[in-house]
Amino acid sequence: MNTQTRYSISDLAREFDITTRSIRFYEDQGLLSPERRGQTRIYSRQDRVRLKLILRGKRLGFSLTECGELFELWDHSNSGSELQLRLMLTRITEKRQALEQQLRDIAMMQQELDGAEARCSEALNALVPTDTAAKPAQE
Amino acid sequence: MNTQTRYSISDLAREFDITTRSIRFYEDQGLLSPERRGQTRIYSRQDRVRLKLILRGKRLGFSLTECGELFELWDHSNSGSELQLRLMLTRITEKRQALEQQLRDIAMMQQELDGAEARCSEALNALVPTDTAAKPAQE
DNA sequence: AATCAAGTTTACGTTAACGTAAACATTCTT
DNA sequence: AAGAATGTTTACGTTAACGTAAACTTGATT
Repeated sequence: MNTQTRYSISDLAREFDITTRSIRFYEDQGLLSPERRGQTRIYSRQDRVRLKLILRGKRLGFSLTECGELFELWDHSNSGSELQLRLMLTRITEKRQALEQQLRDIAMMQQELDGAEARCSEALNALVPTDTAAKPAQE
Repeated sequence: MNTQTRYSISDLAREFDITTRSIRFYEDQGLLSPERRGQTRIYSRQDRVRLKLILRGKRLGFSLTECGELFELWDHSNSGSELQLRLMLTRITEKRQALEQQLRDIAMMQQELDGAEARCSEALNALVPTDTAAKPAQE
């Protein structure tokens, strides 16, 4: 079925369109720790989730180290001393602020793309009067 | 006043909290081309805007090459042949899709941070019954 | 038995984005 | 005039995130 429980390294590589080299590298950096059957790696559903989170982090421009920090937040968010917990809340807030900055950045970049697209379409309409240009709908 | 029109390299370095090395490197990569007074670089307001755009791109995880591609979109969005213009519209759409993917990624990561924060706060409340924990407002 | 596919370790190579240092020019200040 | 501050070019060094290749193991297949 669709709910598999164990994956080989090339299973994951295929699914996420990355190389096995990358997956082993992530393990080397401490972001994954699959079981071993003999010398062969066996990945659980949890490992798969971790990998998905890594790739999501990368799409947001996070370094592997930062991804690891997020995992720490996730993993130890229900244990540790009071001081540790308070420290984690602080870091969660920091990460959230970074994400909010990214939201602002995306909004501004979208506006710039809007502008560029408008100028592009206009230039096209000037070149090709037969309205072949890419305008959404009605005039 | 606040509306300066020329900047030295260290002006910009200070303002954006980067090194002069970085600024020269961006120029080396073709992302900036300030005037020269003798051998000294002089940056205009436009140059300053470009620099701001570079840093925004970097915060979104874009490479300098990708930033340069965005500048091309911006700069040539009102010129070029029909084919060129159509190609640019395509690439604008691609960039927009990447941004939308990032929006989705941010939303999911925010949810995970919410969860981690909730668990953290809960663990804290269990440790410190005197409600010193970080809960927003009323019980 | 031999070959083949998939996995493994080890290690050197590569690219992007700067850091760092040396050696020099220019301008301002003392 | 002699520093000191700010700028410049040139060039080698560094880190992250893999790519690539070699040499080997293991299980399945012919």
